[in-house]
Amino acid sequence: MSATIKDVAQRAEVSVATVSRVLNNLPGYSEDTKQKVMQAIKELGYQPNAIARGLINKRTQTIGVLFPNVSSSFSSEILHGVEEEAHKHNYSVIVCNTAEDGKRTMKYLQVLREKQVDGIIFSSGVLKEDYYKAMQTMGTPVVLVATKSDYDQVPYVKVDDYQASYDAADYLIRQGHRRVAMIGGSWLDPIAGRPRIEGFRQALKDHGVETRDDLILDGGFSFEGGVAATERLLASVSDVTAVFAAGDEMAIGAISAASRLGISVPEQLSVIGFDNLKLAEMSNPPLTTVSQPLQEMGRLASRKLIAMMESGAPADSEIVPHELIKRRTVCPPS
Amino acid sequence: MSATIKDVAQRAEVSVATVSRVLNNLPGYSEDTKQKVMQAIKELGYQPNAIARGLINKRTQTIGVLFPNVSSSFSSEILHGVEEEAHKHNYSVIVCNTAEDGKRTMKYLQVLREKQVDGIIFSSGVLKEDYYKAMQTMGTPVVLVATKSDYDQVPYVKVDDYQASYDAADYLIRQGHRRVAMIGGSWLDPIAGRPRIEGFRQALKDHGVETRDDLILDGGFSFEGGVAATERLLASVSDVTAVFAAGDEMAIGAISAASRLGISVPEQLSVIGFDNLKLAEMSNPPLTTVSQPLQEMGRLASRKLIAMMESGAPADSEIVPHELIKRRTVCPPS
DNA sequence: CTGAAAGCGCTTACAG
DNA sequence: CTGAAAGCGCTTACAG
Repeated sequence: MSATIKDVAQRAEVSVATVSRVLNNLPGYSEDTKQKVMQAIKELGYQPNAIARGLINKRTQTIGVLFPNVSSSFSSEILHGVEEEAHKHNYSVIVCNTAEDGKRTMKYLQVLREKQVDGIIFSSGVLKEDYYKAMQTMGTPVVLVATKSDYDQVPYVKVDDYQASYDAADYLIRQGHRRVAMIGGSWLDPIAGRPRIEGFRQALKDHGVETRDDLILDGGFSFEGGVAATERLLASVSDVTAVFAAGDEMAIGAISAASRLGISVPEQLSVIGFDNLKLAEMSNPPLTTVSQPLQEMGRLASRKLIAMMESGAPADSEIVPHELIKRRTVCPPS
Repeated sequence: MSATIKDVAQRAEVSVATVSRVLNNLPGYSEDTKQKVMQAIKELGYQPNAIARGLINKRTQTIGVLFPNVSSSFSSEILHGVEEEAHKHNYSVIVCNTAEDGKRTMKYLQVLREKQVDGIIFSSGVLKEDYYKAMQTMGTPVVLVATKSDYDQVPYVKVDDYQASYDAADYLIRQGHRRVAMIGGSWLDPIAGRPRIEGFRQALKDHGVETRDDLILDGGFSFEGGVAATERLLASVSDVTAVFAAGDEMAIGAISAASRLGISVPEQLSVIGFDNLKLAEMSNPPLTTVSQPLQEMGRLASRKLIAMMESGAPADSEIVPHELIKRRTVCPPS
């Protein structure tokens, strides 16, 4: 097997304590012995065993990240940011795909505990009480990303969903649209569902535009859902000139559905999305959307978590700015 | 802090050895003491420390996965499969974003070694000699996914790139196209570059279709590259009726470029992609493409790696089947 | 400046 | 069936 600290101590003719000291840049040895030790390390190709180190330090230099779906563009952008920042600070990241249901989350929380991770980033929708309790008993710092919770001990980093949604609707109305629909999430979803619907409604209200319940559909945040909702919408309401989809995939679905129905975007129907995933710019035509800085949010969450882990102090939540990205799917109604 | 095995031993009035036995389902205790131990575990909310366990077992139940870009659809699909299978077998996965250059890879290999991972999945393009050597000295099992190497000790799971490419071109020609272009990778890329170009060429040849070097462009596997290559192509050659893009993002780029030039897909230009990423079905029109079962490849790689780790035996490489997915971007030339 | 020793939380022969 | 002890590869007082 690989060389251990004992082997280098032997070879350098010093004690393991001394080797440990030079390894950790602690004071307490002559330049001479340092050289001997370095030499031995090099000759043996010695690498410290982080496991042994972790056992004694009670720090593993690893964090766990929970996602409902690792392969979604949304999650993987966040993951990218998380990983990047973690790596910069010498932390590794364990990815956990919680799937939709909760069981998997609890299971994962347990393995993260057994593996003694130093911190957790949670992006899996709602932070249920069970999860929160488990995290409490673990005593591990947690930060939420793209979500928030009722527990204000746990900091989050997210966009202002209400305002972002308001801005999207506001933009549509300022372009002249008066009959605008929304394809969103569930009213029961306290993060990406309700707040966005409320922001949408408020914008219409502030502009004196009629808001109708049949103009707000649930697209379940999927492409297929966006397609289906758009078909339903276009079948029942004839004078819609614009739709706000509270997720880019749903927006792309809306464009597909429209195009299949021979309705041209944006000439006959304006579409605005939400997220600004990579696919938004690849869309045909390129999708106008409200951007969430996903990668940056991941980075921020990582940084915040690391600060908590290293200082032991609680951290503040952070609302990151969203931005309207104007591309080619919105124009004034004809 | 959390309870340790000592705490439960005390509470159950047995030795830690006994607790360890029931924890690991080893034989050697009465039903009675088992109950006492279980009870104590429950009361204390005890969870074993995987770090301590790993130190002694020399197994951490974690694997490392290296990707050049975690947030690409391509990588995240693979990651999803890897994670799923790993989790099923009680392994955790550490993600490593190697970025384009090699330095990051070596750095990561080092941390994976220090963290004593049980195995490595490598998806970062070419397995350079440095990487291979480092892996050798680690003595850790490795499997390659969506790539291969000259070292035949290290198994891979991938598609037959040559044949997949051949099939794409063959399909185009059978549809009646006689002037077909390819937007691929670099000839110097031994995995996704050259073999696909060769497969393409051979298909044309076998059908007696003229192959011209100016009809084979490098799109660098990006959307932008696909756009640019298509613009170059369409500016210089007027009679192309079909293009094979060796990556879906490039294919989508081709569609965008064509649409911007007022060329309709597929009526005036057929486009076929490669990969079958999620965005292929979201494309407008939906993209015809050659599918690589990315998630399944991830799962297979994971399974193969776990088999190697647990048996100590080498594993065989595996070529997984590709499939032509016919959607709406290819039709006979008019 | 340096080393012997205890200890992190476990597992595993060994002995009874 | 059960426990005392050694040991995994480190770090960290403590003593000199």
